[in-house]
Order: sequence, then C-alpha cells, then structure tokens
Amino acid sequence: MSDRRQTPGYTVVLPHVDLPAMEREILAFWQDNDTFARSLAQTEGGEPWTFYEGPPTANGQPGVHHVEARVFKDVFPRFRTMQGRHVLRKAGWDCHGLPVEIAVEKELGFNGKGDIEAFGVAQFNARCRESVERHVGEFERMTERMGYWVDMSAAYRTMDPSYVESVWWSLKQIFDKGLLVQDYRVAPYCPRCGTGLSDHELAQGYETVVDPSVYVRFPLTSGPYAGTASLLVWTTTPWTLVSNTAVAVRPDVTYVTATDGVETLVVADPLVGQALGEGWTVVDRFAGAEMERWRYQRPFDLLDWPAGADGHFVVLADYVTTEDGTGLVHQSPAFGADDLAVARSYQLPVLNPVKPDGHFADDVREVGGLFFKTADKTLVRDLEARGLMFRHLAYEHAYPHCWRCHTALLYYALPSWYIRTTQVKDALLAENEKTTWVPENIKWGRYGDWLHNNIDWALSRSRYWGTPLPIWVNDQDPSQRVCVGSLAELGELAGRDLSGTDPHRPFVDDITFTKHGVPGTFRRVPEVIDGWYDSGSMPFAQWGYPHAEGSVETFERAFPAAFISEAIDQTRGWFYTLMAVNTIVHGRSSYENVVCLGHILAEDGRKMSKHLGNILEPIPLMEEHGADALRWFMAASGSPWQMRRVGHGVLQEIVRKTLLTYWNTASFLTLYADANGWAPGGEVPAPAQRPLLDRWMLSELNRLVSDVTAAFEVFDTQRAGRLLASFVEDLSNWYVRRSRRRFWAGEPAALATLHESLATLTLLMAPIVPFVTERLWQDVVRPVTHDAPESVHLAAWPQADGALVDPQLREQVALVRRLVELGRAARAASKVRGRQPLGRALVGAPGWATLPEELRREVADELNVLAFEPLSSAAGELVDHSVKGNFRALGKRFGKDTPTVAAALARADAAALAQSLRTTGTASVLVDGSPVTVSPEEVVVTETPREGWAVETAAGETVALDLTITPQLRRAGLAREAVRLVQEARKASGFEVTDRIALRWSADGEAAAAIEEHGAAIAEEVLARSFEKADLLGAEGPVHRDDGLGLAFTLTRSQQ
RNA sequence: GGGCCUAUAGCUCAGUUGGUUAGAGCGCUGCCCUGAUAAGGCAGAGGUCACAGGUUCAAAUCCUGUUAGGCCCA
Repeated sequence: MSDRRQTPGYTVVLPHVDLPAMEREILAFWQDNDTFARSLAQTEGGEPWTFYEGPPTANGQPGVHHVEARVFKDVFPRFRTMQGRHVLRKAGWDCHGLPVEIAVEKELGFNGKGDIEAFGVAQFNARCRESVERHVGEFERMTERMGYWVDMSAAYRTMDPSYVESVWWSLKQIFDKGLLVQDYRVAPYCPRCGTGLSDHELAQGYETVVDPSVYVRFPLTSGPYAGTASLLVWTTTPWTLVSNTAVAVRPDVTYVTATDGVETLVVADPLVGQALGEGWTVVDRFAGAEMERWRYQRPFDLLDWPAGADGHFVVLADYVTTEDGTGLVHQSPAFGADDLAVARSYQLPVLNPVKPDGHFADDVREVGGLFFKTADKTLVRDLEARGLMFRHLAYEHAYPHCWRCHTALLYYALPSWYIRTTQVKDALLAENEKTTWVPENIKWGRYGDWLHNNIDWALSRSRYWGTPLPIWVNDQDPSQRVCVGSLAELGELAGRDLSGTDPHRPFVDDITFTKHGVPGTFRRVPEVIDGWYDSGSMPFAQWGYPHAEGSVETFERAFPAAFISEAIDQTRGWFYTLMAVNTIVHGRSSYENVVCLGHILAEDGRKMSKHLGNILEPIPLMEEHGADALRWFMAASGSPWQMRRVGHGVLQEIVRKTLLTYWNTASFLTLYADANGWAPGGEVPAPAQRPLLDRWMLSELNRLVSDVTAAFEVFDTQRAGRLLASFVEDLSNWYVRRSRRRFWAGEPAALATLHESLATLTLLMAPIVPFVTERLWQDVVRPVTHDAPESVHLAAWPQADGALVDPQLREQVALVRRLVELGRAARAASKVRGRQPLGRALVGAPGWATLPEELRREVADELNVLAFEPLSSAAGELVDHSVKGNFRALGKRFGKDTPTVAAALARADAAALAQSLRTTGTASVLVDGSPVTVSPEEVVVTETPREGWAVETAAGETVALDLTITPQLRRAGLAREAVRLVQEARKASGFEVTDRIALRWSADGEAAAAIEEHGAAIAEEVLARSFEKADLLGAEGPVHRDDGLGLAFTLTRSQQ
C-alpha cells in the first residue's frame, strides 16, 4: 500500500493521514481480495438475516439524502454478518414511472402525450430505458465510493422482463381474488389535450377567473318538510347540476329551516346570515344527521336517469364545511373526487354527460353539444326561468387551467383500475401490529393513521413507460376480461411463441387473441401500472418468482425481510406497497423491522435544491472529508429519525474529534510498541494483575461491547455512536494521557491494554466506519495476531467478558476525574501554574476514604501535589460545613413533606450533623419538633476549609490546595521548568521522541541550585546521555536561552 | 381540514423512571499544559428550556390548549 514502515510487529501508523486517499486504498483492497463476496461465502451456513434493498428511482443524480438510507442499509448487514448471520444483499433499481418519462420528455423538448405518440412509443420507451441505465451508473459509483456493500452485479431492475412477468403473475393472483377491478377515478383533466394532469402539473396552472356563483333551490319531496321547504345549494359550476345525484350535509353540523314569510329554506346554522342575508327567521334546528335520505326534486331533468338507480336525496359526508356556501353541497360524482367517494358509499350511479372533448353529449337535452363552460349561461337562464335560482353572483377565484394550453380543467371521472385494498384493511392492520417500527411512533402515528384511512389503490396510469397492465378485454363484450400471468400464458392464448418479447408497450399492445366460440377480439387495456406496485413486488419479483428456475426456493428462504430502512416519505410509498402487495399475494407482510429515517437538509436548514444553490453532492463531499465521516454523520449525529442538517462543519468535527482521535491513539500505540520492540503475544500480566487504570479501561471496554451490541440490536446507531465516541475520548484523553510514562517505558501491561482496547474498538466501529477500521485492522491487529482474519469485516463480533466489568472501579475513576477537575479549577483560580508542585491538598468527598492509593496517586499526579490529607481530619474549627437535602432520595421517602425535611436539614447544625454521619452513619434532625433520622445518601454534606487554601467544591465534593511554596518546592518547580524548556528545544530541533541527547547547560543562583539538585531526574526525563554544567561561550550549535529562568543550554543528538 | 414530528446557549444537539446550580461540542475571550494528536485542561461570556394553563411537595420532563416550522394526506 503506501510508504509504511514494516517492523516485525505493528505496521507503524503515522499520525498524519489523508483519510479520503486512505479510503481509496481500502476500496482497492476490498476489490483485490473480493472481501464482500468472501464475507457472504464465509457465512453461507449461518442463519439468514434477510435484508431488502428498496430500489432508488434511477432518475437524476444521486444526492446526499440517498447516502443516508444506504448507510443504514449497510451498517446493520455488516453488524449481523460479523455475528455470523448470512445477509444477502441484492441491489435493485426502480426503473419505471412518470419521473423517468418527464425527464426524457424534457430532454427531447416534448410538450405532452401528443408529442410522445408522434415520436413513437417504442422509440420513447427506448429513450426511457437508456436514461435509466445512464443514471444507474451514477448511483453505482456513489454506492461503491461510500462503501455500501450490496451486490450490484446481480441487481434486480423493475424493467427487466423476468421482473415484469413476476409482477404480472402477482396481479393475476389479485385479479383472481376479485380485488383488481375497474372503476372511475376523478382527476384533473384537460379536455383540449385529452389528458389527465398530475398534481405537479396542476400546481403550475392556476389562473384567476370569474365564474357564476349560484344559490339554487332544491324543493324537498320527503321528510318533515316535504312540499314546504327547499334545500339551498351553492355551486360555482352550474354545468355540473345537470348530473346532480345527491346533496351532502355534514352530520355533526346544525342545520336550520328559515323563512322570510314567503318561502322556507334549509341552510347550515352558521351560514344563515351569509347565505340568506337580512330578514330571515329561523324556524327549526336539527342535526345534519337527521336529514339523511330526505328526497328532493332534481334541478334539471335533461338526463335520463338509469333504470333502477337511486339518487336525489340528502347524504352525509364529513368533508362538507361551513366556511362558505350554504353547508349543503351538490353532488356530481363524475366531477369531484369527494363526490365520487360519497356516491360509492351510497351506491349511487356515476353519470357523466360530458364527452372527453369537454362538450356535452349530443343526446343531452337543451345543452347537448355545448362546451361545458359555455353551458353555464344557458343553464343559469333556465334556473331563473323556472324560479329555482335564489341568488346569482359573479365569483372571482383561482381555478386550475392546463399549463400547456390554458384551457379550464375539469375534474373528470375516467375509468381506472383499482386494487380493493379496503377489503384487506383488517389484514393490513394486523400485519402492522406485528411489525417493529423505529421510531415507534410511526407505527400508530403516521403509518397506522394511513392504514386506518385506507382507500383503494388507484393502480393504473395512462402512460407509456411502465409495467403494462396485463388485462385483455373482449372488444365486443367488455365484461369478458383475462388477466395474464406470464408471457408463456399470453403466448398460449395468442397461439404463438412470445418468449423473448419485450413485455412493454407498444409490443404487448399489438398482441391480441380470440377465444374459440366467443365473438370479439381480446385487446389489452391501454394503461400501465403505478411504479410503486413494481417496487412493492420486489420480495418475489427480484427472483423472477415463480417463473424463473429456483426462484421459488430462493424466495421462500428470503421472505420476509428481517430489516428494511428508508426515509419517512416511504410510509405511503414503499413501506405501504411492500406490505400491501405481499399481504394480498402471500398472506403476510414482507418485513419485520423497519427503520424510518428523517430527511437530510442543507446546512442552511432548507431543502437542498438546484434553485437555492445549496446542494452538496455526495461524491465530492466524500472526497473532501471521507466516506467514513459522512457515514458517521448519517448513523450517529443528531437523531436519524428526525430531519437533520448536513454541512462541512459537522463533518470536520467528526473527523477531528472522533476519527482522528481514534487514529492517533493507534499511532501512539505503534510508536511506542515499535520503540520498545514490543508486540502482543509475549508475556503479559493477566488483566487482574494489571494496574487499576488498565483494569478500568478493560472494564469500560467490556461494558462498551455489551452496550454497543445492545444498541445495534435495536437499530439505535445514534446511541452506538455516542457510546463509541465517548469511549474514544476516554481512551485517548484519560487512559493514554495518564499512562504515558508507562508507554515510554514500554510496559507490557499498558501496551497490551491499549492494544486490546483498540482491537476490540475497531471491531465495534467497523459497521459504521468500515474504511478507517479496515486500515487499522491491517496495521494494528493483523500483523500481530497470528489467526486474524484478512479483513476486519471477516472478523467475528466481540463478546463482552462480564468478569472484567467492575462497576465500583468505574465509580472510583469517575470520582478521581471529578476531583482532578476541581483541583485544576482551584489551581487556575489561585494563579499557581501547574508546573509548580504543591506540598499538600485536602480532599473531602464520600468515597475518598476507600479510594485505593493507586488512584489517589492519579489525582496527585494530575494536580502536581505531593501529599493528601482528608478534610475531615482537620479540626472542626478549621472547616466549614454545609448540609443540603438530596431531594431525589428524600422525595422517595417523605413525599410531600420533602420540602419541610429539606428546610430542617438546612437549618440544622451542619458540623454536628456531619460529625454524626461520619461516626455513626446516621444523623437526626428535628422536623416540626420530632426527630427524623437521615442516612448519608439523603444529605449532601459539603466541607470547606476556612482560610489559606485554594478551594473548589461541587456536589458535596471538595478539593483544597495548600498554596505554601517552600524553597524546596520552588526548586522542584524550577526543575520542571527546565525540563519543559529542553523538551521544547528537542521538538524545535526536530529530534525523534526516542533520540538520546547530550546536554550542556549554564545557570546561576536558584536555577543552578535547582538543576543541580534534580539533575539526575532531569537528565532521565529528557533522555540525556550526558548532562553537564559548562561555559557555553563559543559552544557549537544553537544556544537555547530562557531569561526568566536564567538558563542557557545546548543539545546535540548523542550517538547511541 | 386531518395525522405525525419538531421547538433547550450565537450554531449543532444531549437531557434516562419528574428531584432543586439544565449539560456537551463548535465558535468567541483569557490563562494553562504538551514524548502521540488536526489535540487536551481551567475559567469567562451566553438560557424566562416557544407561549399559556393544569397535575405534583417538586416539571425542560406528565396532561390540555395556543403559536411557529417541517413532512405526509385531503
């Protein structure tokens, strides 16, 4: 690989590293050694842990948000693989759908379906296919660079014939169950272009227009007001009154009858004034629910009502509002989605007198042949002539128009194919019940709510690039329909070999067949299906199930998935279709655990968009900071299930705080192991024989193993990341820092402890940051471990050794670190620099008395003090005591008397109380005149010395420093000062940390005395072979001087 | 209009089963330390924990409502 120094032991890790360059080397290493495939081969016999890849739509460039889900799709499979599970990872690409078509239309400069038809569907679809293949390449590069291990060579593509045939097979299952049906669907529709519009298209075409606003009387013919009152109905589309079917009211709204003395009208109570104006008196009030099925006389009699069909009565609907109009909404199911839904629930007919070109059918009386909008005038005149018009105004509002030709759109019922998911709603809810959602609230919230409000799945699309709906209809008797489950089956029906036929439009459109003895020809319906159905079919279609050889076995082994993960927008998308398709086809959902991620925002908190210019592209981002940094961010920064901002700042911080700290700890290990010729495997004391600090580190390590494992088991990468980061911090900034001298000396226990910690840490971090852990595995673990696997990703997940976990030691080291913090604060406040040794410190803290001497020395060392005395040993009159209640403990025992007891404690004689607690373990206070006994856990006693000390105290713990500096202490301080100057000079002269030196020095007075007194110690500390006082006049090499200390010296590299 | 999420320091975010000085990192200022580190330590500035009620001896935490932002659906 690069210029690394090989030694018999470790490969020395240099402190400075170019992480992105290192990652490229690792990618080559994995490729050369086929590591991913080996990890699968190695776990072949293991219990499967099934993962499904939700196929990204291969449309447009991959973005940073694609990295997010892909990190999760990689972390858990890597984790499970290390645990010995067999985790198949088959890539997939979603190829069909409107987004692809729109992108191609844009490339070709097209302007709608007419252009596509003129261009030719075959050529158009070929362009779509080409576009998909182009974008798949970009996704593959991003996937590769980020280290997402997924088998792209065997990727499923939803446009592949075997995939399409498998989807056909599943549709046939649904068709045979009677759940795939044709019905009407109301959608925005342009009568001039003859096409439906998507929501996206709709949004860009609103124009302000003036429409008639009419209030029309519908005389009641049944119910309590039959013949005496009329419903008052408001609409801005008089032309839809021709096909009026019902009037909707809201069941929980109060309605009234009101009269002006001449007539009586029914309106919603809140709208009486607004709808009727002045001069009306309310006669009666009733709930909307009471009005159900009151019949009325329909406004126009221009259409023949279908024989046997009901209609023209009041229906109940929750979508009715009392914001405008009259609270009574005219229903025309062919021209409103809400109307259609209501009509379905009341089994009302769908009458559509308007032809697809926007003109009334010729056989409609009076307005036959008129354009729908033009008919308004005629109809309004007619209503006025018959006395049904209550009020007629001009109404200005935004109305959707075709963005291409500016024709007013109409909401129009088009025949459409549905899957009756409402009929399997209970099964879906039951499947959801069995599913584990992360985060949990999605299950009952966003997703559960969606299931509860389930509506039938509108499956068909009047488009070109999609899985063709495999239904052939008899052109003479449309009730005869055949759903085809494969090309072979179609070939049999058509009487010719169709294998090798592209199962897309227009090729399948050309295939027709007849049935013996049945008049008419079967022709395919023109629609393709929703691309979401394709992706929902992936559990079986990715194997070509059931047609492809071996697909049945493969499918059954890998169904359902243990784990899937996508962003939150997939609740209504893939999470739903995956559950819905498989619940209908296979009788159960296809996943057990689902991790649902929040969205990724730009650094400015907004969505990334070209328009805003705040896009971060994934590959450049990874080339700048490294894929590991981006992966760590995705897995562990903030809450992955909430939306998060990504930017350079946060990635730099991850690199500096976590990845480089980890790296440099390894670098430190190899530096001193190399310097001392040490490698693991030799004589090393057993953990129990090692110093307490080592045992503490190993205790933390084994805790970490179980905690991180537990976090991964419940898919909590955030927690795993926090645990790992704080371990790295402890290892580097406490364990290594505190143990430096032992490393300089090459002490096996220290080196072994650090090695063991790093080796295990590397395994634990491998799923999240596979690159840097691989590098260190190769340099720090593999060369010194005779049976080490070739890659960290082929290694087994570590097991915690509970015997090494020592909770008491954990507490004690935590105390040590708190005391060090207090001591440092005291020093900072006293302005005595850390290099100046102090004679003694007083410590007052629960737990100090039992703290092992070894750990007390840690405190002494950090604070540079020579000795300790317990605060409590100082005579009472030198120490102030204060006592405070521990509310947490008191609250449990005293409940609502807690404040009283706390107040009593605060009033009590603190010194006596402390004394009693110290000697007898309990103390007594008077609460409301009666004595109450408290334990040490229930009070916080703080002891502070009165005078002459530098004191810091917190939460009942005190450190006090004796600031008296004797001449002896001063000389020791000067010696330390001299050491620092020499070390600085060593560094400035570019010496290696292991170089021996010859030192010549000169000084006067106290400095000279200090250096002579501590000469041997100084020499040892700075690795001086020779250490002599000399006249430096005319000395060779540069003379280092420090005027403050009055010291001058030269140093030269000593040979051996 | 409905469902869900979010609101804590200038910024990014922690904050366990409610417990009395609300934390960390980044950034800023000053000082200190340095035989690994792009590091580290101490101190300072910076908070009415969105708002209003309620429950409780005790609320950032539980409940209700409001406001603002986001996502999805109508």
